[in-house]
Amino acid sequence: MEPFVSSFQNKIDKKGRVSVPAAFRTILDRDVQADGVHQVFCYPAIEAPAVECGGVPLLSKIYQLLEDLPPYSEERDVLSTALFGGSLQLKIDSDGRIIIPDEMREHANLTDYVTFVGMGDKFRIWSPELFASYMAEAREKAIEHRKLFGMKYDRK
Amino acid sequence: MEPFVSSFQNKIDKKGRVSVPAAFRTILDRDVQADGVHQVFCYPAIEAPAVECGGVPLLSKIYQLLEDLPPYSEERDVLSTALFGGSLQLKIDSDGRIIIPDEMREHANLTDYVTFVGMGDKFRIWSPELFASYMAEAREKAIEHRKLFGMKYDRK
DNA sequence: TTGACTTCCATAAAATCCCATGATATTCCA
DNA sequence: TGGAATATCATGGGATTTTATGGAAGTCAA
Repeated sequence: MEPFVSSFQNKIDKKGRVSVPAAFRTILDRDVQADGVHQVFCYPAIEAPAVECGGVPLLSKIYQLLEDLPPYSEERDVLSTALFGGSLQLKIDSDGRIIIPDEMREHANLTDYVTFVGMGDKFRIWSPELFASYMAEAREKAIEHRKLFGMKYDRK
Repeated sequence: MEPFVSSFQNKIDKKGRVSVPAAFRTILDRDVQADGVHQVFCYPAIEAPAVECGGVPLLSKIYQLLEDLPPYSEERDVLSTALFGGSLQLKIDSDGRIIIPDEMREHANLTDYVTFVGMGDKFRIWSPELFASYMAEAREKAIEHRKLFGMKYDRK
């Protein structure tokens, strides 16, 4: 499965439209509906002020994850509420753009520009400022990790 | 697995294109996508002002590392942001050239010429000047190490 | 009609394709 | 073995396509 990689900064126009980066679109396009409707699955990220997005594979992955949790457990309830409760299917228009609803824009503090960030099986939409600081921290943590068990991918 | 070896100096033309050395290309080509798209996976080298590159195996190694972490853990999100968000998948055009985006060019100080340096399972793209000084330093360190090794045997 | 939301078209910049060239390396055969 | 014929490679530049983005016209509901 081809991953979402790299990050891109795009603009929200006055009608509220943003282009989904072409690279991400081609990944999402692989599971286009029979009716030819292009869509993204989105929900507010749990521990970050960003919108989390993915295609059908992500959706089934989440299903799977929830299935594996004991039914009626608190964890399952909380997760399924958080992930599915606030989730939306956004339509990608013929020019590759989406409109991010207000609730999500507020959650992620999105105003005029947004940054799309690839995370492998999903991607996030950030306000560029918030992303910059998150990324700075993420880099540091990644370096620490590398020291701990970076050998896994450093070796050979 | 055939390793990336030796180094090559190529030019960045005014459109920003650089030829990936043919020797490296043939290694990368072994895992071409089904759709025939040739790509390189790149990210800023952590401990050096250079761009680090590899093929699909390098990418899957990272993917694997992340798969092993619990989904929806903060740890995993942070790492995948740093690793995937900070990486690039550069397309290799029909003439074997890539375009290195500005962020990377800045990180590695790339201007008109670049040096491709094989490192086994991956390779790096350096500014020729920075690479020369890095190389000189590496040599010195190697000599020192050698002296240390030597003492082991000399003493006795 | 107004306002929200589409679908459709326009455009500029950037990416990509395609072909040409000179330089090197490789092959082939008398 | 020499040396011409052939391939490969890095590089340049024009032509074409994609992409992001702007705006106009069309649709629908209140």
